[in-house]
Formats: sequence, C-alpha cells, structure tokens
Amino acid sequence: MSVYLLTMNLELSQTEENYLKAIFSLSVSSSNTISTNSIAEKLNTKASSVTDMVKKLADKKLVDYKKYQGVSLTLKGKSIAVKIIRKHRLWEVLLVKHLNFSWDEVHEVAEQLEHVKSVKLTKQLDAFLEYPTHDPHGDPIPDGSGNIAHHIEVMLSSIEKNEKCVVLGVKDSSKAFLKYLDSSKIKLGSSIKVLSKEVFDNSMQIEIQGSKLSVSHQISKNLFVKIIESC
Amino acid sequence: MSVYLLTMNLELSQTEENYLKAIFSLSVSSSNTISTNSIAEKLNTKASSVTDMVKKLADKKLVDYKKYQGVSLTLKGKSIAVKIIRKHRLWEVLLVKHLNFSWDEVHEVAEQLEHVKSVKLTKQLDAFLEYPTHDPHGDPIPDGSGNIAHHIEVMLSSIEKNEKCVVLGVKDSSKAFLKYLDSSKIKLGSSIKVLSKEVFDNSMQIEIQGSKLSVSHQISKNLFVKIIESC
DNA sequence: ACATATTTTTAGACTAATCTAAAAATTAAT
DNA sequence: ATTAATTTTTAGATTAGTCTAAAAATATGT
Repeated sequence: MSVYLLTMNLELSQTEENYLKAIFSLSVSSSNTISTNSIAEKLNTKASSVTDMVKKLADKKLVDYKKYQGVSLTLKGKSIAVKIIRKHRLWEVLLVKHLNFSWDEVHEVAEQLEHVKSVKLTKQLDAFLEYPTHDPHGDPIPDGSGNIAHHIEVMLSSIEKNEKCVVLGVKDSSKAFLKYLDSSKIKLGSSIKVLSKEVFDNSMQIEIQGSKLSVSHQISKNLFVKIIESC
Repeated sequence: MSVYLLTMNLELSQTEENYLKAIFSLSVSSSNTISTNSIAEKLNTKASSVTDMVKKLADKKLVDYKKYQGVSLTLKGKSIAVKIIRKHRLWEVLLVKHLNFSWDEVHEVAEQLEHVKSVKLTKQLDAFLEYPTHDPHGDPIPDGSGNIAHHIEVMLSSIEKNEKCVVLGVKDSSKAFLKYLDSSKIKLGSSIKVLSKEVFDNSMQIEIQGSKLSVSHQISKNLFVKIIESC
C-alpha cells in the first residue's frame, strides 16, 4: 500500500482505462486470475510496466492483486471497463451508420472516442442511435446499467451440411479478416447454406447470396452464426 | 536547438495541440508576438512550463521563438491550430444539433473531441452536418482548407435607437453568459429592436420576441449582431 | 525432489509535462 | 541613465508511464 493514495486522481487516465479494458477482455475468456504477461502482450508493453500499473489500479480498488498471483477486476473495475466498452461500441455504430465508415475502419477511431468523458454524451449518443444492441461486428453493446447480452457462441464451422444460418458476428475483428469478408460479400445478417464440408482440412463449401464459395476453417471458426433452418 | 529533434514524435500530444490553439487565439486579438505570461494565463499553467513547451514547439517548427521575444505561429503551426478549431466547432454542432446539448454545455466535451485523430472522421462529420459554417455560438467554422470567414464585428452596444438587428454570435461564450441569454430568450437568429439607450450606464431597452427587456452594457457589448433595418 | 525454465517483481533510468524558486533579461520610472 | 519592477528563463524536483536488466518467486521436467 502506498502513500500515493493521498494524491490519487479520481478521474482515470486513458492508460488506466485501457488496462481495465484489457483485463476485462482477458477475463471473458478465462475464469482464473489474469497473468501479468498476458496483459503485457495484449497492450504491447512490458511485464514490468504492467506490474507497476496493476499496483496503482489495486490502490484504487479497481483490481484485486496479490504479488505473483495475477489480477482480477473488482466490481468497480469491471463496471468501469464495461462502460468504456459500451462507449466504444456506441461510437462504432455512429461511425458506420452515419459517418460512412466501414467495419474495418472503426476500431482505431473508437479507441480514441471511448475515452471522452461525458455521461450526457453517452446517453444522448445511445438515444440518437436508437438504442442499438450490437456493434458493427456483431458484438453486444452493454446497456446503461452494464448488462451485456452475450453471444450464443455458435460458429459457422459447427454447422452441418444442408443447414442454413445467419451471420451474427465475428470473433476475430482484425482488419484483414473484415476486409476478406467484405470481398466475399459476407456481412452481418448474411444467410449462408452449408453445401459440403471437407474432412481433410475442415474447409466448407457454402452458398451465400446465390453464389457458391469455399471457406477455410480459419474463416468458418471466426464467424458467429444462428441456425435458421435444418433439414 | 536540442538533441530532442532526433526522437521527436510527428503526432502532437493533446497538450501540444492545446498550446497551439491558445497561441492562435491570442494571435487573433493581437498583431504582435505572444507573451509567455499570456499563454500561461490562458492555459492556467506557469510561465516556466510555457517556456519549456514553446521551445519544444519551436524545435518542431510550429512556432517562431526567440528568448524573451515572445512567440508566433509558423504557417504549419497555424494550419494545425485551425484544424483543431475546425474539429472543435464541428463537434459542437453535432452536440447541439443531434445530441440535445445546449450551447453552454458543449465546450468541455468539444475540448476532448477535438483531439481525436482521424482525417476521415472530420470529413464525414462535416458532410453529415451538411457543411455548417458557424458553430452554436456563432463562431465561424474553418473550411477544409483552413479558411475562416471572420465576424464583421458589430456589437449590439453600437446599434442606435430604433434600429433592428439579428443576433449572429457571442463574443463571451462563458457558461454564465450563455445561461443568462437562454433565460432571456436571446439566441442566434433572434431579432432585436433597440427601444432606447441610457447614456448614464450604457444599458439599453430592447424588444425581443415582442417583449421588452433591459440589457446592461456588459451584455450588449458581447453580442455580435447584423443590422437588418434602419429608420 | 531438485535443477531448470519461465514468470513476475524490483531497481534504476528515461521522457513528457508540470511545478517552485532563483537568476537573467527586459521594461518602466524617476 | 540608473534603479526598481516585471517578465522570462533556468535549474532542479515531481508525477505518470514506460523501459532494461537483474533478482525473486513460481512452475516444470525428469
């Protein structure tokens, strides 16, 4: 515990917010505490920087931390992280819906916009966008109280031959993947019929918008879908 | 000249941007070079901090600076300052026009939004807002090439008895003043008729929206107007 | 279980931006 | 034209965030 407590700022810096967000997103895919190294990797920093920051966040009661034991978000920390994610995703919707951005362009800008501090702004943005539930990648937007509807994680790769499904979201939202999807005319809401599956490399033949397409396992395991009709 | 040149970042920090903006706005109301103290006052910092930053901006060729002689923006520095002001004012328009903000609420939020870096964002925002020429306080929005239409500076205080005018903007855009205007139903576009002027304290009786109102000199000298009819 | 490998933390240094206090330069005043 | 007042700059510290390199703790392998 440090003397820092006396001088500490109630407003979080962008850096602190980014750490909370990183820890949150790592927490989603792992039930245990989060390792220093994994945070460092996610944020492209060094483990030593993470240790320092984690101590600071612990002083602020935003994470629970014991030396060498990894960290986890406190309720307060989690609530802040979710608010930032909410803002990030709302901004993404604005960018795509009204400002002509494509889904592979929104991330960098939303990373900046998410740190703008104004409760009213978030509220009004939400209203202006007519309370969207999902961002342009199909990720759920937490509501004003921090509740997140979570994906029912069905991947295209698990769909059987002759079944039909609709694309709900992407697991990987890297620029490269999103651009590939654009070029293949795959977007949120697209209907896909599985024509055949190749046991050899797990690729599949699909029908989308009336035309046939072969997609690798790499692709199909990164697309969230919902089954709409089975035979 | 410092070794700093070797490592310096091409992207400006928010702080650097704020210094450029401050120097620009001081330059508008003074033809000479800008003093260290006036910058410090504007930014609520100490003169010593200003000296340090000014040296850095000089290294980056954004200001011209000679010890003890004050600073002035270079063309490059001015161009950046104007771009930030453009963004600030565009965001203000979005906030008022679409996000239900009142004109006394926009400043703090726009101060944050103006630092978001994305050429596309600014362009698209401009288009979405249908290329506004003025912000909610009547200040001109620089165009994409940095041209600023400047106020024809006619103040309400200079309007004669029986003349009519329209409110074009405010010189003082402090919260207190803007709230006063709201409570007096004075807004951009309001028609005002000068009923009488009091030589004693320079206050004036005006007619606005059919009702009579007395305004002090403090008020009338902070309202930009355009004469619409003389008698 | 014990040596080795890996992870995490500490120690010390660096940059950006700030401050206080003192020194230097400029401006104003008699 | 000197002195006094003001402004500006320098010097040295401080905080936030980062880094490298070394030390400490934990995990792994046989």
